[in-house]
Amino acid sequence: MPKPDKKVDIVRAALELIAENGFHGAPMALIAEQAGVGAGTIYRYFANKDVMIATLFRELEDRLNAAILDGYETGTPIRERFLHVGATVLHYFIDNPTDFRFLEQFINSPYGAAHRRDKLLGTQEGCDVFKELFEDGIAQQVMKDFPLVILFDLAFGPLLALGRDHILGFVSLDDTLIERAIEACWDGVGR
Amino acid sequence: MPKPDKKVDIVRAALELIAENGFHGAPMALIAEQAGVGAGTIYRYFANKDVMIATLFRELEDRLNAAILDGYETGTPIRERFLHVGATVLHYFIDNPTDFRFLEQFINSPYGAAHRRDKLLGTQEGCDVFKELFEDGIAQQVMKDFPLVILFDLAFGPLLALGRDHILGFVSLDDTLIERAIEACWDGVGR
DNA sequence: CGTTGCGGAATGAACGTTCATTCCTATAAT
DNA sequence: ATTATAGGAATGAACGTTCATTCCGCAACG
Repeated sequence: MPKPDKKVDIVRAALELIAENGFHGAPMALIAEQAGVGAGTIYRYFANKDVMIATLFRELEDRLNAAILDGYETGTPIRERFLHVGATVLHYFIDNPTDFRFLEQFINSPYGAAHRRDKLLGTQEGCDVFKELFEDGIAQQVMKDFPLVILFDLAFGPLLALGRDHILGFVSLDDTLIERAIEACWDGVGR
Repeated sequence: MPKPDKKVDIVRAALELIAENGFHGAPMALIAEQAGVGAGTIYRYFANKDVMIATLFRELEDRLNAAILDGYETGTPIRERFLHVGATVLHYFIDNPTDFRFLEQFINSPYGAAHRRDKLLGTQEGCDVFKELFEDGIAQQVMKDFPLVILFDLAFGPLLALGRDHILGFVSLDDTLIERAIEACWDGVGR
């Protein structure tokens, strides 16, 4: 049983390098160096690079889901729930730019495609929140009657774009701007 | 002076392979094979792979801009112009999935980052249409008073997401669904 | 009209580099 | 002493690019 903190070091190094330089700019040798570890050591903790990346992704996904679930209340009105979740997600992106950039890289990669497929069939815990929210919204006639996927796109398309542009420095989002932007997203999905 | 149709073959092969498999799944040797051309021949037309990809991108960008400009009327009301442009873009994506997937790959890559930077400073012809549209919309008080970048994100974030999900088969967009989705985007940016 | 010579275009095997992965040695723990 | 862990040089596959060679169309010449 290897020392766990080495694994942590490796994962952090991988996260930082991939977020900064993309998958291509993060060879195993560099990851090892930045983690203060031998190249071969990584393979004591992960079968190969793909497994390492998938593990890392799942970890970040869990963190994001936890952030979303934190403070989420089933009882409040749909619109309030939507605004809360939207602002939480956007804040998470802005406060964790490294996480965001890694996630972005991941979903726009061969890895991400397969992952998306799976998500549509089997239900994921974090996803359920949105599914439920949107289904409730349609049922209560406060949201437009679209297929769920479209509602996702209307709501999250802007969020990802906003997160990216803030992190790239194209716009500087403060709290009021975030709030107004999420309200605009609501205007897109609500009726 | 080399025969021009070889260049066309090469560019098409590159477009198809990159759209299908990403940049990694499109080695020069494969591109050459699919183009019915020797590997070295590519380098008679392009200095290197980066130049080839940049050229290809500019070509697709021009095609998309042409599609947008086609049927665009400066005189009509803002909302109508927005709906027209939005529907045109989304239709272009759906009718040209290969183009769309290449563009998607490109903008989510080291290449795309640099390109985005440039776009913000120097004005591009196709971009001007949107800039003008959004600026007019704000001035006439029919759009929310956001920084331009945010309006872009609110409007195009969903478009890209919708195009991707349609092409991946997660949703099947018909004409009425497209129209309604663009109207929803308008609800996001309009007031 | 047939032959020869020429120059740009095309080729693909070969090269050098990069990278993930393996393997063997050294070290620490029990 | 035996085993578990770490290290990093070695390995081999894959890739972009190069270059010596071949191909091809055409003009000059006999």
